[in-house]
Amino acid sequence: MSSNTRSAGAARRRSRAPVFAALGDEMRLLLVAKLSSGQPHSISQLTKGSSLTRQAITKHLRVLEGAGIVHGVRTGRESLFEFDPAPLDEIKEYLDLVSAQWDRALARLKSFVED
Amino acid sequence: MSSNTRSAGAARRRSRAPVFAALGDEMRLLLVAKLSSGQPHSISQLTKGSSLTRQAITKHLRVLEGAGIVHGVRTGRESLFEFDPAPLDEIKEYLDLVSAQWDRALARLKSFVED
DNA sequence: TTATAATGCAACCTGGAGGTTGCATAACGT
DNA sequence: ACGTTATGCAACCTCCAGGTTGCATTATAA
Repeated sequence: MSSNTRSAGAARRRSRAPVFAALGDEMRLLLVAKLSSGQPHSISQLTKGSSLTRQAITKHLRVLEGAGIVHGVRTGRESLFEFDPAPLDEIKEYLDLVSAQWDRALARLKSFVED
Repeated sequence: MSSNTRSAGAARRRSRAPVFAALGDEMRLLLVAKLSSGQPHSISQLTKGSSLTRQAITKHLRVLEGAGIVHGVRTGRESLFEFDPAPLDEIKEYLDLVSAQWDRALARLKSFVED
């Protein structure tokens, strides 16, 4: 099951800046790393080992959730957060577009020089 | 010339959060879009059509430059900014790692359920 | 049923991001 | 030589991101 399978395909034209912004923080990247490794984690679990407060972690999780990168469900007395891959696939797709554009530009430049 | 050719390969282990952060702004994404289309642009050119001030644009360019996404060279009385693809390739690579990790997790879950 | 664990909510603090304005300076075109 | 263009620098302003602490609330374990 490669990332193609998940079809970031539809290419929603909403802006991707919020997703990038959500990933623009070391701690949040750490959280993403933990959650993308499989099992959902509770806030307490995610807080353990971190130097930050539980509330700080909570806020980071809300930011990630706001960007759609993660979602949490209240289960009993704890709320479990799970990774959601779609937004990351979308920005990867976006980065590919930028790359492609740049490569085409270079190709044009090259053929012009060779002319 | 695909993005592989540019070898994000070396995979410097410095954190990618700053790069994501630099892309976490609509205006900066716009600048990246313009610059990745080929020709270097001067600050004035980039300011034209924008509702922001020249200094605001300048600050955004400095942020992008700080993340290595762009670099500017003073040429005569103007400083030309040009796109630099390496950082974007690096974070793309990073996103692939996260995706792969997630996919493996799902695969394990699946085989466990089928067991 | 009682103590404890896991969160939610809200008020508060601080630093830096994102913008603006004003002034100084270097390069160009004529 | 002069007016104009393209920038750089710096001071200043406002607002929000990131963190903390304190208190209330809901599940659980014993």
